[in-house]
Amino acid sequence: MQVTSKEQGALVVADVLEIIGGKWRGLILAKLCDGPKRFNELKLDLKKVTSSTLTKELRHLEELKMIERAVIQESPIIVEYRMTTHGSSIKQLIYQIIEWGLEHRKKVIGEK
Amino acid sequence: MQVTSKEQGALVVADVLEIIGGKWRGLILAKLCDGPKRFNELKLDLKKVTSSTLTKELRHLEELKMIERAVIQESPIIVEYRMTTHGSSIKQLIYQIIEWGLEHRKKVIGEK
DNA sequence: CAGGATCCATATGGATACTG
DNA sequence: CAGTATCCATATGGATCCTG
Repeated sequence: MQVTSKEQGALVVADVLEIIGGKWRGLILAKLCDGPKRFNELKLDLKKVTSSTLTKELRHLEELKMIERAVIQESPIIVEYRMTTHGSSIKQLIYQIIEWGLEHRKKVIGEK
Repeated sequence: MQVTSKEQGALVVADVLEIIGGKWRGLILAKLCDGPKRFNELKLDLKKVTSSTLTKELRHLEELKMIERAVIQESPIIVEYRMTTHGSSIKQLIYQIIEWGLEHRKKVIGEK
């Protein structure tokens, strides 16, 4: 199997990196794989992210139709973020990433 | 399966993004999946990357033990970059990324 | 051919403070 | 609780020119 045979492979990779790349987007998706989360839950989980950054990243993922924002209750407002049906399809990919990452840790990072 | 159950999943995802993230690294790896490439081959394939940027990215991947640099001939020097044994293990992951990316294109990008 | 050197543009994310 | 607004730091990658 040739990855880039159609001269498209690399472009497709770039597409996907647009989604899971960056400092937080992949992490947010990983968290949401386990179920819906509220804004502040995410904020606590992703230690050290600021409100403004988190908001930006969530908006980005929304635009890509990966996640959706649902207002659960008003005043005090409660918002829940969850994967869209389409977004859920990335779960398997995230599992693969984690799996490979664990192997990589053993082989490379462990050697340091 | 809970992705982030051990509070490690997200961290692992971050590790992997360190490798395939960024504007070029994933693309370079994708190209090298198909076999060794010379510096200028990569430069031509990855249209619009400059020498200095390509060099930086290659060095980065070398440090991570994903690829290796081999001098094939001197004067005029010819250099070949190829996946290390360890680096090759990421091929499957790249296939997954491309596969998912193609689906994503159909569903989201196609709708634009 | 395969870079190194230098300087520079922009994108990304962060700090801090404030709000419905 | 879940943001917004404003301003700012840094990382990333790029332009251009040079070299063994």
